[in-house]
Amino acid sequence: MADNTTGTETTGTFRRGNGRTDRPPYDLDAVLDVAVATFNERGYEAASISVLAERLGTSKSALYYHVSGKEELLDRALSRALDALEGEIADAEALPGTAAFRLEAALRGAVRALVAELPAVTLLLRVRGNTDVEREALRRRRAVDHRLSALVDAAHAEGSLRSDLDSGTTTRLLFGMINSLVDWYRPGGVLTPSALEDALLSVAMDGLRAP
Amino acid sequence: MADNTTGTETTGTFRRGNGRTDRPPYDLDAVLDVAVATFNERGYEAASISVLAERLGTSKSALYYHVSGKEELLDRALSRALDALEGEIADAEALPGTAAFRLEAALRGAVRALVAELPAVTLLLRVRGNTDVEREALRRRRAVDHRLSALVDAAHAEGSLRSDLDSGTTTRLLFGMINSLVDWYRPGGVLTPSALEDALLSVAMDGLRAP
DNA sequence: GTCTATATACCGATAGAC
DNA sequence: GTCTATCGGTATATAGAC
Repeated sequence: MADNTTGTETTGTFRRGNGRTDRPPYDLDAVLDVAVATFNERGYEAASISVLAERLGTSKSALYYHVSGKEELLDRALSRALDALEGEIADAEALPGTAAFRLEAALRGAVRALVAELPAVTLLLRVRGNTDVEREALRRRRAVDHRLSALVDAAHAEGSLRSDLDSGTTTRLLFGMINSLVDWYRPGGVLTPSALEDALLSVAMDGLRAP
Repeated sequence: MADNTTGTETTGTFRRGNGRTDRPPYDLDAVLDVAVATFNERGYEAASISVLAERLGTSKSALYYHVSGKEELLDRALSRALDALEGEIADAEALPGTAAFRLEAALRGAVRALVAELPAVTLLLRVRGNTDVEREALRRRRAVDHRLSALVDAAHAEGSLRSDLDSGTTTRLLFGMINSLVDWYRPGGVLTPSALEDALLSVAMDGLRAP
């Protein structure tokens, strides 16, 4: 937000201040941030390249010099969200111990990824599958869901979860609760990310009823 | 689905077979069903009037004769969803007994409304607030959320819910779980609507942990 | 009530001067 | 690298014949 790279920046090749020594001479991350925010506010289809350029303080053509098109922005944003989710799941799967322990780690990881990449994950969860880029993202997302579902199954089989509930339904209610975080959770408030993790785990495992 | 009113129907004023003796000589409900389904599949912005007309087996201009425009369809669909939700909440609020009892009734009512008007509620939950129609729908939706939140507060104050959790967070997790039903629940499967109500109430109140 | 034809606007994307 | 101008396409919506 309070960045130094607002607007025009005519330097050709230059090292950005965030540690990355990577290619983009232009601040592609800033472009992506604005794009994702706009896609989330107005919906991907309703967000036009003109508006993106306007918000970036540049012109439509200048933007096209750096980016192949609207779909590339969507692709990069969705990949960012999926990379974060896949990374957290892989970490959880690799843990030793009970399936219940790995499941809890995966739930916490999913919340962490969601909070860390909130705008991108928000976008991901709203994708409908209209284009190839969207369908590929949905494919990766379904793969993530499947891995999470396997963890629930394992915890179920192990006897850590209630046996009177179908594990498919359990999975969906559980991750429905997590996914809905994008609709209301905003970092920076009184509810810290780790307190959010705790509250969610606690509600999911023990329910709301007073003891 | 297996309806008798597919396509052209040149009768001027005629009484439909569903009990309603109301105005529309044309089958406005059928138009609305197709519109909502299309809005949900492709997103409201990406769904064009041309596609709607095509799916209805009519032409763009013919459709415009019966409907003022795309936004009227959105407005009617969102109202249908909101009417259902508001009705169920009002019923629950009017019940005697404990706040926990009214809350449970409201949760069941919300699930019932969501299942009964699944396409319309799906659309409602995806509205972003780009137009006046959308903003008005969001206003009504926030009012519903507020009434549900009041029920949670009352149950909390009464001692029926765990005291170690903030009631605002509780509300959001709870209704996040319910709202996420639109992303996966499909009536007609093995999980009946009333079994869904039971599963959701059970998970929400008692959690997933094996006793 | 439904049709063809069209007005008007904006979309994503590109060409070519600078 | 950014600019102005524009292409081709599609959107909502309407006019007027039938």
